Amino acid sequence: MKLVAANPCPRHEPGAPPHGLTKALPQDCAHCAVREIAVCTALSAPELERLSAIAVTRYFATGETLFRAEDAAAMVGTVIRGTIKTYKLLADGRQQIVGFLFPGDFVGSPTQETHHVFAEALTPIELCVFPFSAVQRLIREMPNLERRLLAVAHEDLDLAQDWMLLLGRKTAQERLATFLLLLVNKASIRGIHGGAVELPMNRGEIADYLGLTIETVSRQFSKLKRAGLIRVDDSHAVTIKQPDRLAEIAEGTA
Amino acid sequence: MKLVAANPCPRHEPGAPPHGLTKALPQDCAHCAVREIAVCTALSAPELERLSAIAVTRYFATGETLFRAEDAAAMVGTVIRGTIKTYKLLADGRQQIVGFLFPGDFVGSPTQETHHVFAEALTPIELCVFPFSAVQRLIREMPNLERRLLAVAHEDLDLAQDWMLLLGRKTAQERLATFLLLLVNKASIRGIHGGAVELPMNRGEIADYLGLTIETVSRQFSKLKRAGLIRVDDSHAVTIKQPDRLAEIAEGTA
DNA sequence: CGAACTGTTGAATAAGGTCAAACCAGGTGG
DNA sequence: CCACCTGGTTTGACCTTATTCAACAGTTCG
Repeated sequence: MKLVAANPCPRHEPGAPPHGLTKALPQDCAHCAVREIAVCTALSAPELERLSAIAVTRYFATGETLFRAEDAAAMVGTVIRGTIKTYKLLADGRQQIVGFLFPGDFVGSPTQETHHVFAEALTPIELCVFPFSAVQRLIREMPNLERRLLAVAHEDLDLAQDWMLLLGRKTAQERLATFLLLLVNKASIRGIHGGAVELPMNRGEIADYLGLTIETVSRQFSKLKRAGLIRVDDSHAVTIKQPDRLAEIAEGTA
Repeated sequence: MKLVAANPCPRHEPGAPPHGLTKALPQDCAHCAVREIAVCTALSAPELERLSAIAVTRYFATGETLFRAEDAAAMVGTVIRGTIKTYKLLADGRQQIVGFLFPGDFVGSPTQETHHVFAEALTPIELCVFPFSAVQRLIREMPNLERRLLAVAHEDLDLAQDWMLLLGRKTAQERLATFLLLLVNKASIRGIHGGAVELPMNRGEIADYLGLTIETVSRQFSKLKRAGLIRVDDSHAVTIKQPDRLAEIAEGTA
């Protein structure tokens, strides 16, 4: 079941934006929910103070587009709450999702003048945003921030290359296994452990991430279920019953 | 016909390393062939001076491995001459090439302690190398360099994501068309224009970059040839006869 | 010349895609 | 409360694309 666009953060925002409208308000970095895992970790207390001054929180409703490829880069920021998909399109509508962004993840490129991907909210989103113009200046003045952004960029590059291996060389079965384990990993970074995996995206979005069709994804879910490796709690949650065997499948060692 | 491992750079290296052996010697940045297009562009004259002091030129023979995934990162550097492939492997030997590096391209990650890809020389290589330990320090002391590395990382990320779109969603025909146009593009950055495209890699390596098999790549070459879009001069060179139509195929608009 | 490669082409096969129908849960409204 | 609709999902039957397997052609090199 998909989350409804309820008040996303009662503490910060008693009068929440109704009807999925976007609203901005100043950010309080000291009490940030993703303080420990976002790029801001790299900053000193006074630097964080400065950041607070220019950061604003923005909300996006499920299905809302944050930005489009070719758009002038207007903002960068950090996901506080919710899940975002970033994707590329071909002229005839074929879609490839290039990343799912979870709380703590950085959104947008701090160096490129225009966006190169589309970004869309899969759930109600709380986003900590800096104007693009400010980022250039911040980077110059906060070497810690720049160093962290460089490290994050290389982590993202490595992940993208892992995904090239998946898209170019793995079978449908291996792709789904890899995907489920990636979600487990991503969740554990956010401190969420245990066998249950939340799937904020639907089958079509999983397909567009794995380079498959909806039907093939569904069939592979059924196959893993029949083999007893996972339990499909509902269409948006699975439990990993045999992580080791799933990992073997993911790496082609099964 | 593949280039033989002859003396790769007579001017700098009169007594070239015989039998494909690696040899190191100090670098002269002022006369560097890729000065204009490498990361070093960002540096001031005194900075370049400092860089000269610690950079060394190393040579690799065709087929030689520069580094392996999981290896501790020993070096980063810039390609001066030749072509390198970087790739990921699955346990059973399936290979996905994640990039071809040409003169001016940066090799290795300045932030990661271990390599995440394999790198192998496709032709004799001349490489301008800095010890990994020095890079950390250099970045701290040369903000221009760090800013440029951040920009390069994001360009690479964008390219990787374009390739995810190719691997996940394009047909064999579209993949080969995209690949040929990428080579044209890369060559034009190095100042090489005109319809002729050099292919330093063999069919197997093209296949491993495009997520296809050798046979499919060969068939698609034949098909583009029959359609009059390209001329296959020999197995390592093609001429683009109809760039516009090739671009339409590459983007799925044909 | 013949061996070893690399590349091309053809025929058979399989993995995943397409098309179509059934299923299922959650909401809506009588 | 229940019938009905709706969207996402699952499953089945069939088809297409690219892979696999195999034979053959060009080159290079000993």
